[in-house]
Amino acid sequence: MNDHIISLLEAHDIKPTGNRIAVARALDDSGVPLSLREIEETLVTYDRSSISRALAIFREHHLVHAIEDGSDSVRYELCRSHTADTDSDLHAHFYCERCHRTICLDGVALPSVPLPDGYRMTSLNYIIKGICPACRRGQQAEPALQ
Amino acid sequence: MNDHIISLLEAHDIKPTGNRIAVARALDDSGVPLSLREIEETLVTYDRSSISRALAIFREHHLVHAIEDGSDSVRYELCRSHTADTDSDLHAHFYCERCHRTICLDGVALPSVPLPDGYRMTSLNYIIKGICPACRRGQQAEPALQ
DNA sequence: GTTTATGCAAATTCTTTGCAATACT
DNA sequence: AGTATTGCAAAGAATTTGCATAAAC
Repeated sequence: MNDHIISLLEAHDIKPTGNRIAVARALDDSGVPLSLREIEETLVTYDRSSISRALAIFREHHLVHAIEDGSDSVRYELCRSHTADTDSDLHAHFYCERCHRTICLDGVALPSVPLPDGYRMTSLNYIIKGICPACRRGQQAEPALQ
Repeated sequence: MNDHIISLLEAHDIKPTGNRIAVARALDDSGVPLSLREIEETLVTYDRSSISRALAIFREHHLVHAIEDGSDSVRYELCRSHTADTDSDLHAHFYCERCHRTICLDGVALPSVPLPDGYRMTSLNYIIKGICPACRRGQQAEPALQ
């Protein structure tokens, strides 16, 4: 049942330990990017520091990328493209300032921007902030953890 | 000599106190977005907490906007458009992962992205990360403060 | 048996806040 | 006088790290 996760880790040269499998699984299961704290809530069996170390490795090996949505914690998301050595996962995120959720806008194509000469891009963060549909209707659910 | 800064503050309904003028000036003088700590270095005369409070007010009144560049501090930049009640300052930033500087890419026009129905946008963060020209040439200067 | 991973507690960093003192109107 | 602003010190929150134990190879 974790086969798929294990291959994913191995494809990124990450030794699939229990902690790492659990963290990768949590990210895979979740439809939305998760913060360290949110992962910690899910994985009561593993320590915050272990999760933090797993995420650091994931980042180095380009298995996840970090989304800085302006909340005071970084959220992580599995990369969609599992080939490149850059986080070439160009899709937008929406951060709701009312319920503090971060939503992937898969439908929103990311316009590739012409970089001036001499710059080399390794990743891209495109965050749109505002109010999400649920909150606009005044029907927002429980605010997400930071 | 601070006239221009004072009018700017007043135009945003912010009482131009010494601290606020100094913070706004620091941002205006700098070509690049500054973090709280960077402002603090410039303004040895004012306390970190006062600077923090000034920035909070500036944000509320849309005099500055915050740039989350993935370094562990937020950077602030004076809004270019001093009219709207949203931070409609759509321009990209480049964050150099080697020297930790954030650079405004004024030349890079930000295409407006079609948001799905029901979303309301108040601001936008578009950060390109990678290596800046100076660092690529191995000539990077002193790394910027976070 | 040596290397690698994990857990716990403590340290670090960035930012905000309570409260008293000061300045402004 | 009364309100708003500032400084200082402390609190708060997110994340990382040192070190000892435990697991893996």
